[in-house]
Amino acid sequence: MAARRAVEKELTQQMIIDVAHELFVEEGYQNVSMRKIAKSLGYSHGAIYYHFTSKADLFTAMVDQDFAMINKEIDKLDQLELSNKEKLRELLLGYIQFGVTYKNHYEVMFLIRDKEINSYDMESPIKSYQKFAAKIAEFTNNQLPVPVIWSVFLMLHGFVAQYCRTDQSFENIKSMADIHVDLILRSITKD
Amino acid sequence: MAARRAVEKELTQQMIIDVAHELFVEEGYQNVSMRKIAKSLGYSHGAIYYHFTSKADLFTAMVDQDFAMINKEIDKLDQLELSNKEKLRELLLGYIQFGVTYKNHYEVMFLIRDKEINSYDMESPIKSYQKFAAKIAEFTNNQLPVPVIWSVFLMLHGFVAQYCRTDQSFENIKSMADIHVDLILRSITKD
DNA sequence: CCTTTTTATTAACCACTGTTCAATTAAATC
DNA sequence: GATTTAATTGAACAGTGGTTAATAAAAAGG
Repeated sequence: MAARRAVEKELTQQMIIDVAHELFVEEGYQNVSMRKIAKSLGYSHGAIYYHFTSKADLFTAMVDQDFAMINKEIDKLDQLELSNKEKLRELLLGYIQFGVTYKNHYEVMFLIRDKEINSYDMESPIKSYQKFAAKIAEFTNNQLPVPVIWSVFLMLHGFVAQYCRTDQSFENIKSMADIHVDLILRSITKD
Repeated sequence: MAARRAVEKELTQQMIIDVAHELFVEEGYQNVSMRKIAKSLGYSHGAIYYHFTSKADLFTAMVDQDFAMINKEIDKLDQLELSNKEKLRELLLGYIQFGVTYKNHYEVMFLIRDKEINSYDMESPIKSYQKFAAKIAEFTNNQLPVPVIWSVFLMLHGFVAQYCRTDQSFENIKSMADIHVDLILRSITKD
């Protein structure tokens, strides 16, 4: 009494990750069971174990993907024809836009904490941060001390961490984001 | 086949809250069972239900206490003999000190999210924020627009949210906190 | 001392968990 | 068309969860 679907409906790792993503954010790691994910996909829970060896495995695969995504966003800045000052603004505002637009991604990347998962090595987040920090340094002509860059990151993080947990779209909070970024820029640029 | 202890060891609501606090932060709401809390106290899990009607009840009682604590800290500032500028600095640094010193409190107040608990009405956090915002307005002679005050709060929140999840003491990160507060002050004061 | 009240224990209930695995079937290969 | 391989199922295992109810001991009141 088992079965296998038509090829068009075959389960993929990406399908699982996408559904798991939404659920993990809405309900937290511990409140989402493999059965729940499977049900949401319309498959049996056993099927997921064919694609991932464990729940933690699924989670880390998901998060790694998210960090790859943020890295891409940062790299996009190089294509823009702007002054350093403008690029810096884009970077900060872009960070907020990313976090508020992909709330699910941001939440799992920075906000969810779980003992079961903290064995997950911190390589991806650290690499992403370094990329971000290097860009800030570049756009400020390497005038900024390292701790100040870290401080700037934390200011952004505070904003995103808050709005991540609301239903507001980026458009909705754009004006608030502008104020926030202006304040940050004001704090690091000498008039 | 039941038993009862000597009076010196009688269980109190406060004892339960204190132990639950540590556990909730270390392991998250869903990973801490009533049995675990009881075991950590050296009592049976049934005993907790004598003092709290449910797990969620215990949690909200705990959080309400935490907000009362932060309100007290804010009120303390009135006793200080300082200029507004100095008081502002104290307020911002004090916020960080509170968050980093009472990591458990901060975590449950602002960072833990759980469907089971979000029915909890937001009265306490909102009242605390308004107290905080009013003080900022006061210390800046009501020159700051409301959204800027909110922005300042988010900058602080970003810092605390991060260090909340490390083992660093406030003393340890004091210099980083100073940098952060200086940046914030720089952003809201016209030179 | 006896009764009442307060507190604590324990078993029991039922729903749910991650994970494994034999059984099964559809698709792919020959 | 037969065989192999890849994908899926669902039962089973061995827990854990919150909560309740029956029960018993300590403390308080008389």
